[in-house]
Amino acid sequence: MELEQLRQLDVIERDGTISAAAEELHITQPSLSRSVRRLEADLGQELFDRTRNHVMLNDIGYIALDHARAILAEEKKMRDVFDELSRRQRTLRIATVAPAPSWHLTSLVVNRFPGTILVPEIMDEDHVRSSLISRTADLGITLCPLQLPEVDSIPIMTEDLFLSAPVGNRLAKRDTVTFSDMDGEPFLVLDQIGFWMDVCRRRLPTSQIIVQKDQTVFAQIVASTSLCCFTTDAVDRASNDANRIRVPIADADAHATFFVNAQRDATERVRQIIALLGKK
Amino acid sequence: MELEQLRQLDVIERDGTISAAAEELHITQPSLSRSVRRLEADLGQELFDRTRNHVMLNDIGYIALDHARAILAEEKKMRDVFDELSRRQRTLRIATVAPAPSWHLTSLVVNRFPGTILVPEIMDEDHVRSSLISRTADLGITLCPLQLPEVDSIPIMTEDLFLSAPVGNRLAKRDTVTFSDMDGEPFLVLDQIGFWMDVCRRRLPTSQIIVQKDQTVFAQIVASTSLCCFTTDAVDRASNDANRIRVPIADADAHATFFVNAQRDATERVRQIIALLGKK
DNA sequence: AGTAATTACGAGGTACGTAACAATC
DNA sequence: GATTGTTACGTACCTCGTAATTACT
Repeated sequence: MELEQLRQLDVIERDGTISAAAEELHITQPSLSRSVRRLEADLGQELFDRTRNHVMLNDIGYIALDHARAILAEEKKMRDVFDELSRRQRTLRIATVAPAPSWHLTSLVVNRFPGTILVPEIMDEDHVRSSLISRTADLGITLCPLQLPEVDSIPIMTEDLFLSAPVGNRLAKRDTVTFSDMDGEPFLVLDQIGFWMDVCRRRLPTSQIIVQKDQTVFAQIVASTSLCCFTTDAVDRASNDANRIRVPIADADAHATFFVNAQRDATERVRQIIALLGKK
Repeated sequence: MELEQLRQLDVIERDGTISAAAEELHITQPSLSRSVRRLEADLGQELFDRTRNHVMLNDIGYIALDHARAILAEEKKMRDVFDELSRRQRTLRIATVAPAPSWHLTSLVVNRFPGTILVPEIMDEDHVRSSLISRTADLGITLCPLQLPEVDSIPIMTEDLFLSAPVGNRLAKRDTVTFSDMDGEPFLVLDQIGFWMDVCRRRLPTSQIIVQKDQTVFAQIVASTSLCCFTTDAVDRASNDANRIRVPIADADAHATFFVNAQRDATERVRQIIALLGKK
């Protein structure tokens, strides 16, 4: 008795005829007919009432069908578990306080583990911590080591914030600026920039912050208006715009160092990534 | 994924090595090794930690094993049900008030349905009735039609009781006898003769009834003692003994007519037997 | 006529066993 | 050296698809 035969039994019952079932199963009618005969021979019981031109499950056939479906249900459970395992094996869930480190990780991991799919999620540090603990995330990226037992932390990159000002702007001529200098100036800011948004709101309390979700739209607005915005050394998106000047920001909290955190008993693959980062 | 592979996984875990499992499964070691690799490939996961010279289930392997055993348990349920069905198909359970009709049926059924195993059980009429109703028996044999709805009754044979008396006995010279004539005489009687035992006890209230369970022992005692016993036209066991005379018994209850009873919605085979008996 | 199931036959693929190999106890 | 697992190779079996047949609607 083979699982395939039970699957066939199931389909035949649902479709009503061997022909239709054969089509659904992508095999020929004679093949399916023979396969059913084999199953019957194996079980030692006829499962169908046969007229010359039609088959119909008999009482014993329905008993067989019930059992077949129970077996197939168990098999599906197993398949589901292993499909999920395979999916997990391909994906690397990253909980991060800012987008830049996940870009950095992506280029690194994709080279080392081809086929891996990174799933970054931007959240505040508390949620990064809990995601890591609950193993909802494989890697957590924060601004300082999480200092949890059984969690390793390694610095991976720094990111510096710059002012991107239109050439005519009052701040565009400066060599450096501070948040105090910029406060009051209206700013266009991308959504989903993590903790940087908190920095902006805290350090530019009187500025009007215009949040734009869509990156393409953001780029268009930046190119066509004289609003100030931010850029970092992790991107060069707005920097190759001739109409804009990139001005370093002097304040300490315009400079971030990111740490990647991982459970010490994580999967082999995660540990390899941590080891790789540690070497650099 | 095939059931056989799951069975192999189960055996490998129990045996500890692929070699031992292969032997138990009656295949070669390389074959089993490859089969395991196929399963792993199919599931997309390694199930074993491999050293050069040994394999051991890993965490995922144990998950697979759990599921495999769940599937195999369901498969076993199905197999058990169908094994039982096949067994039922080969056996014919007969509830009867006397042994002779079951002998009669046996010769009849074995010719018509080769391979059939008859399982006669001797009991009183009430139990025959309830066995038939509860379908613990396929055929019930009684002294008169059961007259139940949905139950067919057909006469199959008669049986006449004879006195078997040693030549020297006072009754041996008679052409016929009655129970009254015989009462007081000690009797040797076989066990498991059904309702005949009731007849003896009722009609020979003052006789000593010696019950012998073993048929061979019974025959020996009959041959070597001068005890009276009974015989019927359904057997010729004691009749070819030159030292004994077979005397007809005149009373009405020394003559039995047996009826075979069967549920009208019984299996095809049972209905065929009923039809066969009806024709005669 | 058209659909549905079974039987006959040839071909291809798959999994088996044998044999050779590698490595550990 | 014995045991255990993997790899290489040739073969045999098994199931598939095609084609022909039968029967029912």
